[in-house]
Amino acid sequence: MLDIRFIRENPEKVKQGCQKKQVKVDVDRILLLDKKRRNLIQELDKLRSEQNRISSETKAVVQSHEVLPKDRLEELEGEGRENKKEIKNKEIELKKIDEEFNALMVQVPNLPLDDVPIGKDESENKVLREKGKKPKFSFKNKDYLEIAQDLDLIDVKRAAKVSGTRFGYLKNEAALLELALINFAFNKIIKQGFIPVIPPVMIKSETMEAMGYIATKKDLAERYFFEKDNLFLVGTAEQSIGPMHKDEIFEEKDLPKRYLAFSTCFREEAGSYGKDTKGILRVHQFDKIEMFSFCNPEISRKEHEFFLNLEEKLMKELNLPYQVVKNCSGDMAFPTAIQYDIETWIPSEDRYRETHSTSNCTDFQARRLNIRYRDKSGKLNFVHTINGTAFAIGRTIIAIIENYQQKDGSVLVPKVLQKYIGFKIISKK
RNA sequence: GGAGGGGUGCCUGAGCGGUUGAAAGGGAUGGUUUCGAAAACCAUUGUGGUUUAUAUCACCGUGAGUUCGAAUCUCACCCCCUCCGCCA
Repeated sequence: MLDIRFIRENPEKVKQGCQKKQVKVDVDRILLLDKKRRNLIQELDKLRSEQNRISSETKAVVQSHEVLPKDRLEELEGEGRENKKEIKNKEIELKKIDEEFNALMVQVPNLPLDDVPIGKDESENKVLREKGKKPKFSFKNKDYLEIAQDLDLIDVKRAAKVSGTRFGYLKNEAALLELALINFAFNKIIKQGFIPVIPPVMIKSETMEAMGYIATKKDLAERYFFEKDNLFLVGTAEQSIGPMHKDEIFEEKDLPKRYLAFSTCFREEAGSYGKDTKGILRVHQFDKIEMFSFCNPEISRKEHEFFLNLEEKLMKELNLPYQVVKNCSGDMAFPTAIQYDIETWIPSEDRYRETHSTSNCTDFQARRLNIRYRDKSGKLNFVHTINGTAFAIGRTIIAIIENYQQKDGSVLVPKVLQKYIGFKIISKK
């Protein structure tokens, strides 16, 4: 959520920001409601003040007389009753305006920072750098699914039988590869001062709302929801980690507070019918290791770069070719102010595919979650929140299989994972 | 699933329907003392809204209600805890 004061003072900036982000909101309507709201609040406060005056006067009369002066008392009580009616009416009026106001406020996205490239969709993202060597095959390389089926690593047929489309079984070395990636990432990242955590994957609807991920109908369609329990399945651990500190106040010395979470993620993939239907690139359920940081605003840009840097380090150690992309305004998530993606080289597709994403949500989430910190002078401010992928495991396994495939149909295990997995090569049984 | 208990400020914890925005203790901050520290002592210390300002309003889990007046009474909901049962 944005600060209404900011919107009030910078309406044009907000309108432009919404446009850059490809989000339609009636900012003028917000401003009008804001005006009405404030007027009403003033009137209400006056009435309430009057009510307080009446009741304290009543109290004074009651307490200063042994025998109560009936007339004066009745007069006061009558006045109070009248005034109360007016208060009630104004309250109803205010409530109506508040509801519309809040509904609109929630639709205002976080604004892109000044250095975010402007564009409408992913085609306008800016490639910052390419790293690693793309493999050159002296043989006809196969796609990961073919290899995985040959080596009995992924079973989507049976998954379809059991669960439907967009599910998969990771088997044999693929299952072990997942565990190895988890261990590798946790060992590596915990050293940087992250708290390891395995969070709940079901969260209350109000929590999901506060994180800013169900602002639109489209968002809602993307989430799994259990109506009778009022619970959502998370699409990423971020949705579970962010609200951990809801309504809490950090001491500045405790920042940044960093978490490393492993969780299963659930996505409806409602808008992607017919896209990536094959295999496990785009599935309803996958496991992911996610980094999250609560930090003070002055260092959030640096913290964000630090996250990107960690992601790149992991990729370099796995020796996978990738490129870093700065997302354009139209391709950023709703709560995001600036975002980088890492895309990993997928030889069979002859292109890079998104495997990581890291965002600085500035104070947008913190404002709604009411997460603040006390600075040196004792003042309370909202923290900034940063999130970033360590590994989206399914996609990382895809990348490993494809980039590490050998002529004889086997797959080499990346060096850094070998000590976790206990073997160097995945070959036919 | 059955039976009870409870949600108050940064934390612990009081709170007959009327100076209770809230006792007390702890913590934190500042000061005195000290070569320095600890201890001791003194002082300060909730948040948010409206307003140019003075000022004013709201907030004791959430929402509604009773009342001139609610942290305190009523109802609904949410959450937590204890015991029993069941269970990975």
